Amino acid sequence: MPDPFRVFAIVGRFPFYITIGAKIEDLPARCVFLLVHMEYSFSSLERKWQEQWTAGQVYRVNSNSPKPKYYVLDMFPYPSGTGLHVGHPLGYIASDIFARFKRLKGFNVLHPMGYDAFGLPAEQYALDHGVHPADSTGQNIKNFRDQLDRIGFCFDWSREVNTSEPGYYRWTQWIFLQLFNSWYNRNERKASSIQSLIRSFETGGSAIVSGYRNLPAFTAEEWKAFPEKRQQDILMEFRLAYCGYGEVNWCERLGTVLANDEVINGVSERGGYPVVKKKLRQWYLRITEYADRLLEGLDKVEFSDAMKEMQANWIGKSYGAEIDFEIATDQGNSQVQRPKLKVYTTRPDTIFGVDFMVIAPEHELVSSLTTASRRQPVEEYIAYVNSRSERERMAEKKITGSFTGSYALNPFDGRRIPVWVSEYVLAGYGTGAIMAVPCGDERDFKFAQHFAIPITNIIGKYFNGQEANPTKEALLENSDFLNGVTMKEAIGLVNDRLESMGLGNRRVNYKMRDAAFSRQRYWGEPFPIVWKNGIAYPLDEKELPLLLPEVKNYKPGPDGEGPLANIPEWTARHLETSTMPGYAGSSWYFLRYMDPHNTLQFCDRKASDYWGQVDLYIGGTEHAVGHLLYSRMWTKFLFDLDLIGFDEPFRRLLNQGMIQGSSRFVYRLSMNANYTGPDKQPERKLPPVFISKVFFDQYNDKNISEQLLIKVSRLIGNEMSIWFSAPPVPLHVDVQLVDGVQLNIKEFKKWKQEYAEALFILEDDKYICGTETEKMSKSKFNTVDPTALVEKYGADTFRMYEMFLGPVEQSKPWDTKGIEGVHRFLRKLWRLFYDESKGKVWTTMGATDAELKILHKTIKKMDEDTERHSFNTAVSTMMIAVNELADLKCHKKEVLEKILILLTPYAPHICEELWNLLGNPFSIIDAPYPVADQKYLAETDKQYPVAINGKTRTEMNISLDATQQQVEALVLSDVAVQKWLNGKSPKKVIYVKNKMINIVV
RNA sequence: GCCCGGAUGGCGGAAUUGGUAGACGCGUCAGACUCAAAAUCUGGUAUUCGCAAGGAUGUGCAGGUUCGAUUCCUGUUCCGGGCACCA
Repeated sequence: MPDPFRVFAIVGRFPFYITIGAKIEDLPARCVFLLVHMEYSFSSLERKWQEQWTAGQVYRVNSNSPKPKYYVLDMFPYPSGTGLHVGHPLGYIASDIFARFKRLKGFNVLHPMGYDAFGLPAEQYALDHGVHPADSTGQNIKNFRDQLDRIGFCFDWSREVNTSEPGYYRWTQWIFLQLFNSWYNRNERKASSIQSLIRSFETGGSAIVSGYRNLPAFTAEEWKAFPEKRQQDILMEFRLAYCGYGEVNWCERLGTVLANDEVINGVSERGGYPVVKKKLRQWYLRITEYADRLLEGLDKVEFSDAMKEMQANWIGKSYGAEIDFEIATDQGNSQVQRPKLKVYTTRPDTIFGVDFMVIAPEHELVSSLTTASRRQPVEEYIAYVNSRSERERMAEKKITGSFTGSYALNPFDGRRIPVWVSEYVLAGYGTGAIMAVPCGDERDFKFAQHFAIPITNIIGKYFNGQEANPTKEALLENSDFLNGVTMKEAIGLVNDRLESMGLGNRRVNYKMRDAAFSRQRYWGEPFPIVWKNGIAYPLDEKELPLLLPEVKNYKPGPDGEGPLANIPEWTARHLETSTMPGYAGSSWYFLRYMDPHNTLQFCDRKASDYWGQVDLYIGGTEHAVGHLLYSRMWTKFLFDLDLIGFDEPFRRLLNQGMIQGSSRFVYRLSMNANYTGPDKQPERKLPPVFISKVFFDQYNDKNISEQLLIKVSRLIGNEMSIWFSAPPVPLHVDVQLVDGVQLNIKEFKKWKQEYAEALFILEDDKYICGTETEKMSKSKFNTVDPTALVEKYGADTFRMYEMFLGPVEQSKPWDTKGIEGVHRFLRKLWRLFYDESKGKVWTTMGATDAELKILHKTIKKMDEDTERHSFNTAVSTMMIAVNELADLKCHKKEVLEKILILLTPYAPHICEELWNLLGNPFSIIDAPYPVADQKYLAETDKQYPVAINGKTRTEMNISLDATQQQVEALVLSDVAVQKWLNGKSPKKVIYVKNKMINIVV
């Protein structure tokens, strides 16, 4: 040993020495201190590297690089007051791994993070506590950031965005103005400036938009002669952000509009006050104009099939017909002129099977179609429907409805068809009225059955009288001119005839409605709109940002207006008093990251051209239809205006699953007691008594409950007479107080003051808790704090464990139990480099073929698994590699160094540390990703499973280049095979190269 | 109600294109080291019959296609997510 001590590294103020081959006893006292540092001390090394990465701006990127770009984005979080739980970082860890992976592979990676900071919870908190939402949001953001930082993400924080900051929402308002000042030109299939529409009106009248909406036609001269209000009203019918009227959940007592979420069983979640439907002036985005392009765009992106299907279903494009039904005028009140009833149907072929009509309760003809004798029941029914939320209406299994008293006439044969009103028909879809064909539609069938409406069978044997059959294959019967025609063909025939007779026309319909874009709330972007004489005027771009003003209270304004209506200075300027919804800021934030500090534009074209689409977007499926559709629409709109160069924002989407909480329950007895002694007292309060799970499960067994009563009496004392007043109550208990299912009684007593004197009835001397898997939530005490885990095991362990839990896409319950295994793995990895007693063990010796084989096998698998987002199997691949290298006692730098690069996306801190200790002068994130060498992967033979009739019976080692004949000969001569053949000759030998061999007898 | 997912040992999960079901980890059992503990290491661990060799069963349930099905098809049960003002 030339030099017993060698300076190895200097970290902080202390030189680190490494001893080679020395025994502990022989070392000077100082080395005891040194040896401690041969351990994997994750907390200090993680802190050290996080500081160095920040100080060195290692993750800062810019837009001029010769490398190819890659954009990895997380759905940014709403900074809620409850902080992070282990479910939040799942997607961030996945994206972080992928961002680091791509960087190692030579890409210039944009990986930013920010906050979706406007939203209802902050406003509710303000309402309850009087804290300004900006303050509480700021505090929440700080907490989020602190927690995120400990996990060691490679976000470029210099690009952070916050949707509630004026510097950001100025551009949200700016884009709104562009939407307001645009219309959708269907001929060109793109958005154009509203000025171009005005010019068309001025030169050619309404010709350019004929058939767009039910607008009366006008000439150029008429247009010019219209008063301004009339002109503006017409333009409003075309603007992509427009004002209209829509129904909202209105709570009179709270004086506010409520989200569907806030309405439970027809009353407000807060306070339980009645909620009714109310028409209010609302802003909308005309997303329906983009329906077709949103549908077509799905072919150009890599979303999961399920996701595409959900979006397509939401858009809900269908081909059908609108049919006008005349109303019979012999009801006694025939003086009322009844317009025709227009229905939308996708099945015009079933026109002769129409047994009744149903109109939505909100349909404009409800009142005029209701005859005098039916007025009262119909009005009662409408009142009932109004008391129910849309959610309830949709989830309702009960069949409800009311006959209006009117009859419609079948356009072909004049048959009288009763017209009903029912909540299962929604006003917003189609025409709000349907023709019901009970033999072909399940809901119509149930309705007919419930109200005993006779059913016409037009599909013969296809209808069994028990349930509807939506087939299109049947030959029509009872169908006049369609008899004997298949339903498929009949659709076209009926449409032709309807159109030629002027009774209806073909029609493409969308389930999707325009997006409501205003909220009667405070904590959102103000609209840059001024109202004068009922006309909405946009603010000039120079006046942006229109700052959200301070308010004294966050209570709603008068007449259902938002809190801004309470500010005299605001209303004096006639500014719009509602604000934009949560999704406004999140519809374009991915663009702002590209150029976050630009004060002249929302995003410089050069920056958006360089970064382009988000290459990988990670987030939960809960945003499947909302956020993803809105941001796709905004992107298409900005593309139409030539402000960006791509019309789909997200090239590839990865949906992370939800991490559920594993709740624990204790069971509290409900009981009362009396003194039985001389000084009899009435009912007395008792200490809480909890029973272990087994007693709760068997509580209904009389013997058990009697036994329980005896046990409780013993616990409490004999001078009491005790009885159970109700069954025991399961209560959520903090999962931190439970080890597996066993309650830590000591800690439990400390948890809440009321439990300090608690008594327990145990099984096997233990208190066993009940379990349930449910959403992770503070109120269920089943949240797990990532920070505590990071402190205990380190960020690298935490990151890897979250990935190891299962496929990212899959929902799964959290269980901290297995985290030790991942931590052991990292320590085992460390020991390949440094041994606690021997110190440095890594060497620069050349690697053997066996070692290189492990390395290259691992390189191949890690590359593939990471690329296909199979992070859980990647972690196990690393475990296998380290296990195998440890078995071979491989401590060779040549091999280990590459292993570190493979692992660094997953466990960046330990890899950076070991990489550094190996003597590399630069960060491991700038190392080249290793390439698998085929030389070490090629196999010459394989251990084949040999099956007889599909059941594996033996294994044989056969060369990979063996031919079918060779394999047959080899296999059939095998002893084990012959035993199973039992003298019979095989029919066929199936040999699938590199897979298996199957002998069919 | 409608739309989209999911279901595999005691537990989380693996099986990438229809080809050896249970990789990897947890837990657990046995052993080594230790005065002891921790840490570490070695081995076993789907169920069932059997001393063993070996056999049978087995991927929510019921069928089907196939030489072969966790994987494809039909039906069904249960669980999770979404359903337009939560984000």
